[in-house]
Amino acid sequence: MTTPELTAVVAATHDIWMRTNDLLGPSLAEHQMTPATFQALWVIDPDEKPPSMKVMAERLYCNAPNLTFISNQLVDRGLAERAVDPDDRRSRVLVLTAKGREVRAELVRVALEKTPLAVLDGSELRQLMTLLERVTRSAG
Amino acid sequence: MTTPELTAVVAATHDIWMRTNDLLGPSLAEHQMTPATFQALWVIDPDEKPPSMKVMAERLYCNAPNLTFISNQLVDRGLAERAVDPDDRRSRVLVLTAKGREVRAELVRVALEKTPLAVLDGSELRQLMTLLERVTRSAG
DNA sequence: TCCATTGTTTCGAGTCTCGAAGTATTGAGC
DNA sequence: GCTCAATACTTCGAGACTCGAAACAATGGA
Repeated sequence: MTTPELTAVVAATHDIWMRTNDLLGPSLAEHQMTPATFQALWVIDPDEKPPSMKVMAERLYCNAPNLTFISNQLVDRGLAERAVDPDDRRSRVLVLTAKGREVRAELVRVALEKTPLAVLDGSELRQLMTLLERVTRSAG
Repeated sequence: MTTPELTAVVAATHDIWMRTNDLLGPSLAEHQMTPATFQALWVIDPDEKPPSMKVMAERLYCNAPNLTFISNQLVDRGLAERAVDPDDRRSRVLVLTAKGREVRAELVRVALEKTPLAVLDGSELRQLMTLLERVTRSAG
């Protein structure tokens, strides 16, 4: 019976996530960003093919109308632009603008600097990553 | 330079948290609960002294007006009751009702059953807990 | 050509979060 | 014991987030 350990781990995950959000809030506000828009920006890797709405929704575990709303936020702030996917004209992809790439890089930097997880050293991080990857993969 | 590892760990934490929320949604809805109200219920340990609004706000990393809102949700649903703290009559504590204890136990059970973290075995959980405790304590 | 399916958006409603201002109680200093 | 700044909470108003239902556009198979 591993319930107490599991409980503690779930609680700790929640705590770290909420604390991170809290610590990041002021920096996000400086860029007129919110947790939701930052998460959207986070999952658009500027080095990869721009994701469609559908892909973004899967990455953020939200539904289509919500994604439209979040995308509008990014577009309105000049951080991303919609483009029709030439392979399937039903599909719209989100492309980061120059400003979008800039803001993303800056906020990712701040997030990594402020996250409570930053107290761990290289070896601990690798250990943690191994465990978490097992979790995220087994239910990808 | 441990940036890539830290990035992966932060992303995985976010992913696990969002996925947990997503998996839990339907079960919460069955009890007219939402992520926010469940988190509030979660941090009220029925075996400990009822927490004040202030303490709850600290645990949930939210501000006082928000806590009032969430508390109202719990009270309206018959899961908790407000009581004046006799030691400091400015302070209000949240006491779980019988129904509140029931719903809490049930939802905690479901959460532990559905969390992606449940794929880990006892040894892995202890390892993970050690790492996460170091994180949560160092910036308590 | 027809039409069921897929990807996205629009609309309306409800939930969540916050800052500013208001109320009640406390405790320190005189 | 009075005064008053500080503390704990609530109210109010506004904005952000999320979702289901319905509409729209493009696709692809019959």
